[in-house]
Amino acid sequence: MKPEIYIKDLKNHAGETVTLKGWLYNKRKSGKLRFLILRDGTGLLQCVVFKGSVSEEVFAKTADLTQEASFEVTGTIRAEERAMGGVEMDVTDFNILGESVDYPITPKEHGPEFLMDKRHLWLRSKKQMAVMRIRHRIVKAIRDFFDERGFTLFDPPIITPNAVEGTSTLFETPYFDLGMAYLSQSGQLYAEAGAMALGKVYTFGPTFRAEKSKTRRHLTEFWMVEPEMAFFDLDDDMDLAEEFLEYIVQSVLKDRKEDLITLERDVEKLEKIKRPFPRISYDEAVKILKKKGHDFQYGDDFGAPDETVIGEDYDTPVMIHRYPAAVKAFYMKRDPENPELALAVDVIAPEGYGEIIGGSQREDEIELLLERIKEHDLPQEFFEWYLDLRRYGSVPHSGFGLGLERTVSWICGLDHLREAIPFARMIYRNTP
RNA sequence: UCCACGAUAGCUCAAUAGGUAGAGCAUGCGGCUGUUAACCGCAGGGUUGUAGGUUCGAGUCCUACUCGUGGAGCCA
Repeated sequence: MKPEIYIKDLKNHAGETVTLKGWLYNKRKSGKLRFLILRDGTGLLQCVVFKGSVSEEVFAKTADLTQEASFEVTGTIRAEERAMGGVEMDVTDFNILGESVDYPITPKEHGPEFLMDKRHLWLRSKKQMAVMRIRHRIVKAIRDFFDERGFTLFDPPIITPNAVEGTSTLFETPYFDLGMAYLSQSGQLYAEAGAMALGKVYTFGPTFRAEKSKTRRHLTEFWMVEPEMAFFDLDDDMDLAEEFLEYIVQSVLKDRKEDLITLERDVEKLEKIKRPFPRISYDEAVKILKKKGHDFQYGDDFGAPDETVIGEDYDTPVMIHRYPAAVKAFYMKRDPENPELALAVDVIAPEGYGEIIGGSQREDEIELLLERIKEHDLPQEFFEWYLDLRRYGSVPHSGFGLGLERTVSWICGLDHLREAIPFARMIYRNTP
């Protein structure tokens, strides 16, 4: 039977007698007085058990209640300054539903390996619940943003016959009589087909990278949202990315501030995420690095430490555009003013969180695209369908990809991507 | 793949110069009518990651391996 009421809704129910269901977050006792902290997924509530006001039997049962045991509890809700959340319950009745013997996560410090081994239980703790609620709010903001602007959700395949970008390593799997298939590392090429059909589309789903990356910024399975728009040039693309990030951050601030505070996030820093964001060219970014005395070779891509240095002078994300074409993907359009440069943009999050968006205007001329495919040594036969998009009514178009976990990590102020997703998949971990 | 660091009680850590492995939390028992990671008392709990070596003696020094951590590269 479902609960009649949840903790988050109790504030306006002072004086009422209610029955709640949930799990024991923690307890404290003091002789004939016991404090049970109930967790029901919406909040925490202190339930007070006086020996004098419950039966001998009920009082005895509360002694057996252990951390994370499930129980139902009946009592009167009362405003109480001393309790967290401003209300507490005077218990009159109580039943244990499911025992919990030797719960491994104690209200004390634990190391990351231990907590990741117990991830399925770690998710029950206050901060992890806050992260999951913020992740959910971000996902909703992403969907709302595109839905409100005439985009159509367009789901690309996850099983694909070849590399989209040719660079990263892919997870492979045998596929019946067709040889090896690969898990998608990006839905972008398919999104381009969608944009030619529907004008403005976005993909949103998991992607897979078999790179042997071992850093706090990498997962092998992560979620990415990729809008793709017909007739958008690079400037239009950057306008959209900027508005998009502002929308996401402000939505979280509006609805999930409580969770940000639980995470001890510096909310003021997020409040500064307002348009316009600085837009600097690759050339200007290199000058900034050199001016700050960093050893950097013109023509290289920026590494994580370079990104941090470029971003550190700004309160907002920074957009870096027009990269050397040699370090970027084959499908990016060249800058008509300098064919050595690609019409690409990376958006660097503040506070050292690094690249959260990568985008570009796409090459729309078939001859140039054919050249690029040859230069990158890609098998043309796999790209025939993609080339058709240029053969039949090609138009300028652009798009970008936003890494969901990196965005969650930045907004929550996490120090590792593994906490930004319920069950992280990393090079040395695929459990639980 | 490379670099750096780490592995001691269920968990987080300590152990001075190589000399009998300790504490807090958790667990069990007892006490307490306002606790906020409650507190107080008592108790149980260890093949110091694995294998080998040096030494009268190794948690500590040496070698190899395993596992982990985060950084480079790569990327979102």
